[in-house]
Amino acid sequence: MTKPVKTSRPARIEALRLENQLCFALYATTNRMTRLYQPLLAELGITYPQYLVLLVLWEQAPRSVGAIGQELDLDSGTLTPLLKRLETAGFVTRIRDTADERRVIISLTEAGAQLRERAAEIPGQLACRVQLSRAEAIALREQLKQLQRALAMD
Amino acid sequence: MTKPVKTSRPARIEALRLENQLCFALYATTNRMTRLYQPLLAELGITYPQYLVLLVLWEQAPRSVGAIGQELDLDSGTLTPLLKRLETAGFVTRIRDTADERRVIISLTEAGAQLRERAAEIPGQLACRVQLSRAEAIALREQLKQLQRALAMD
DNA sequence: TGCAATTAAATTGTGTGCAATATAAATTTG
DNA sequence: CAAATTTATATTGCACACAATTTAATTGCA
Repeated sequence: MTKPVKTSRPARIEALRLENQLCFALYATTNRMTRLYQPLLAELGITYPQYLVLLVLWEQAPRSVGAIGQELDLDSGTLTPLLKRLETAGFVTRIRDTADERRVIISLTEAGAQLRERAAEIPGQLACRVQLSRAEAIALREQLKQLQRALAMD
Repeated sequence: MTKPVKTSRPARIEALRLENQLCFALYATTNRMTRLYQPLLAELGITYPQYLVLLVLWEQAPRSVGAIGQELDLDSGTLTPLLKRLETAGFVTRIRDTADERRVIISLTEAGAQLRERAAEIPGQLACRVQLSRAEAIALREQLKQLQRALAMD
């Protein structure tokens, strides 16, 4: 935690201007990005957060609900109903761990695994819309990760 | 729109890795930022999207629902119920425009205007958590705005 | 061993986001 | 000037996010 910075009243009012808010830039850009994904993911029958869960599972499955939540920084209040919808859609299974009955293990079904091939086309389709060079996009992504770490709760 | 880039299958699979996704970096960082705001805004009795609406109104009020939506990139499906909650909380009024009965004009109440003074402390409190220099924060913000514009629907 | 503390997931309740649709008022046009 | 079109907001329905709480299982420790 850095030392608190004393600011004048005009400076504090200036900081409240929408265009000066880093947080609003994040918020609005994320909303737009998600809206852009929506029609592409709708063809696969999933939403953006469901896509994120599948990205995690395509890298490694099966995984517990908690392990998925750790990767995505989401809690069971968000994940439990989302995973039930993915189960209903036939992309994952939810089975309680016999070794530790508190855990629920999420696995990919055949359909869930196969969806990966179709999803592989999506990043390229979106890259066209991002008017950044590959290097710029990577730099931005790494800055965001750094900010995300700085915002970690402790 | 830039030209489509042909990619190999391994490259497409690599692009699906969570850690390579700019979009997930945006998503996760925004969620964290909002969580960080939450306890500060709760003291004022508002949520983060409600805070954004008030930021817009503190710069200029009264404004129509549509004008607020244009600033925040939100539609009436999001704003109408949110504004009703701000009205119930006593921070704004919602009055149909007599000159154009389609429009609803949102104004600040005395309580809504006064909330600005207390809110003015918030950006400084959050700046402490963001481990970026002022220049870095501004650079990141401007890159995000550029990306946001690139993602504009047409 | 026995029980308090911890952990994992589910549940409850509130507030967004947004697509799709509905409603009503204003504007355009033939 | 009346019908078709457009515009502004509201409504409906669905899927998140997340705080707070609950439930059940495991771990720690006296």
